[in-house]
Amino acid sequence: MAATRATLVHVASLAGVSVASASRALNGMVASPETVAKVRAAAASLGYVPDATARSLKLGHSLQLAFAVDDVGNPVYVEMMRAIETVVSRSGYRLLVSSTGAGPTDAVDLVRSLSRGYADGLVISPLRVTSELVSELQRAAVPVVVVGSLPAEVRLDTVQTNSAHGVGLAVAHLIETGRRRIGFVNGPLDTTPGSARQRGFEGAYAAVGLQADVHEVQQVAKDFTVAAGRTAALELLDRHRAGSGAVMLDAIIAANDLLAFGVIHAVLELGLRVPQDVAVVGMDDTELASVFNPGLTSVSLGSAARGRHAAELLLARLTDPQLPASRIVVQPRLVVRGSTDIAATHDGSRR
Amino acid sequence: MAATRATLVHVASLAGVSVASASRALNGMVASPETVAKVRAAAASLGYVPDATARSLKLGHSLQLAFAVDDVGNPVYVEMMRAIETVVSRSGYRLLVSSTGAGPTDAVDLVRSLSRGYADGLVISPLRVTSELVSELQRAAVPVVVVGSLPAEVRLDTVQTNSAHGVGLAVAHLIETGRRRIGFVNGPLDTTPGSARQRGFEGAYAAVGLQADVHEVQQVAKDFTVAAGRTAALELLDRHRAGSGAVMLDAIIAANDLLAFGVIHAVLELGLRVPQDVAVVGMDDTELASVFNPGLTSVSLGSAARGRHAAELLLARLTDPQLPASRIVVQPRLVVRGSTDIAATHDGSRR
DNA sequence: GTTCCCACTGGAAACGTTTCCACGTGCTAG
DNA sequence: CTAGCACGTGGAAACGTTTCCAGTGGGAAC
Repeated sequence: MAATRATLVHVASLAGVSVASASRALNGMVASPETVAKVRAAAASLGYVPDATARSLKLGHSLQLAFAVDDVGNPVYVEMMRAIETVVSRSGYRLLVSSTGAGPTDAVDLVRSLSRGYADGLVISPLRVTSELVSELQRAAVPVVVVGSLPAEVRLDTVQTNSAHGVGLAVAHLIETGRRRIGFVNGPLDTTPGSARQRGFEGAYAAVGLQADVHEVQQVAKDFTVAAGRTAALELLDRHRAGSGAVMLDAIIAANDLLAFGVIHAVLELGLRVPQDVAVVGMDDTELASVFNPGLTSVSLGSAARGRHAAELLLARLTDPQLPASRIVVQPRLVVRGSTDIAATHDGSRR
Repeated sequence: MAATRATLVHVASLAGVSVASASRALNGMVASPETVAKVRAAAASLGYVPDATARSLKLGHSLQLAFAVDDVGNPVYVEMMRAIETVVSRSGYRLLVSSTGAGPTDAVDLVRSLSRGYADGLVISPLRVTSELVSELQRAAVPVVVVGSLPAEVRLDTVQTNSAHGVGLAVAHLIETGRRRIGFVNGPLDTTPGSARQRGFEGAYAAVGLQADVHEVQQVAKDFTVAAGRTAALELLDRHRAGSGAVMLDAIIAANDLLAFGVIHAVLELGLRVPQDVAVVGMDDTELASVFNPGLTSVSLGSAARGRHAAELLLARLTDPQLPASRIVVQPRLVVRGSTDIAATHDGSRR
């Protein structure tokens, strides 16, 4: 029960060598076999463990990486985080997690604070990309990898997904299975995902030659949550009733799995069936999608894969800072389940 | 674009004062108004930001707290983590998260590594509590708060929940709503939650005077996942068929929401209805429970509250290490939804 | 006019490492 | 026999802070 932790000085004096030799012996630098033995023995008997802070100060790096996200609780980010944690810890780094929160300046503050030197790199997945954030990211004190889209001219490592194309997959699938009156519950348009998905929807809508006005079949939810999805869907469905009161939509795409769950709730509340009356497609293919009842057809945007790539990109840049900025694109993939395909209803498998 | 970051020496020399004065001026210690002004100006013009590592080394604390858990991806832990992150960051600490993984020695290694001094405290929520882990926790280099149960004699801060009582609530609710043949899908018995819930189930079963053998109505899943829950439920239901093939259970309690989702899948696959033929109760009341369809009746064990308490306990101990070890118990609470109560089926609210 | 105190300051030590540098040794090559 | 080299070592500087300590000056009290 040492009152205070053993330091290298104690080890050195117990081993009867200088601190320099002790350090070398423990770190496998040049040292005679007997020195190594003596030092090892001394270290073991004192229960010596090198101090991470002192080491960091001297070496100039912290062996820590940060992951920043608006809300750690969101399932998409959880999968991403798990993947990042795996990669990062395998390389001997520790992972700092911070919720930047909704406030637009919080993310900026976080990036600025990186110059305190507590982390060697950052993976960030911002919901809203302001120009202030972008410029702050570019002048960040440590390498940054962005998960999400940035203005084209920005030279930063990014990992993206083609979510516009993802919406296209969803539309194509619905058309293929006979739906013609497709609604869209989107998230806030000032978020990067929100605007990308709107573009995707408009494009897909035009491509398949549907006649209706896009704005008539789109409804914007106030955020990416289940409750907001339900509210938006109720409004959307209400807007599309025929004179008889019959609903005129036969499918709804949601910008997000959480929104999609809300949409399903709304549809069921109105006494309609999923997928027979209204098919529903989500996006992100979170773990919950396969668990839900009915299973949620969802466009996988590869959260785990994106997390893994982001972490690997960051590690690569740390070992070679000269690398040109690279951009990895993870292609979306449609996973069909019961919410669009009655035959798949009781698929209890987890993807 | 400074080639190297500005340090306090630069600030001091630009301001024309000593490093000592510069430090004092910036930290609000005694200093003349004009010194403060000069130093502030110099710091601002150089974009000076104090180095976290050097500060930590000198001050002897890292301003970092760690959160360790078997799998960051599990929804229960996610809510816990979110709560911890909120509390901790509000107090100016950063949060390190680490998945200790299934390996039993990983947690031990992690606790040992705390003596490297990279964190000032730890919140840990181990699935399996070995005696080696306990002794390591007791001799840990920094304060530790355990979320979960420990042997009674261990003097450590803990935040617990009475999950045995939680199972009791579930049983009582089912009895009250007319069910008499209640099955139990548990997680692995060598985990702390698993064994506690088994005791709870046995106690409750005896208390209400049900006649059947407990072991006949219990089925152990191989882990706490949806897939395992489904498999276990299929087996359990199969064991309890009458000669006619009719199922003889009218309710199943699962040790975990994920298991419960699996159970519901199994029940539906067999062509039975939830809750009319078989009622299902989960445990943890994760966000998914309210989202699921039907809404899952679940015993809330207050994950977020436990996380918050754990973080606060840790902060309190950091400010006063002499505090006696305290034990906070969060009482379970039953949240009734559609999976046991047909009237609550279309409750779209989020708790 | 002296003494005391107070507010403020700068030099230097310290936190626990790693690493530069100079200094032995003992050897081999010339 | 000496120059050179390889190897191993210890002293000391360095990383960027904070803080102890000993001063400095000026003003108030006697």
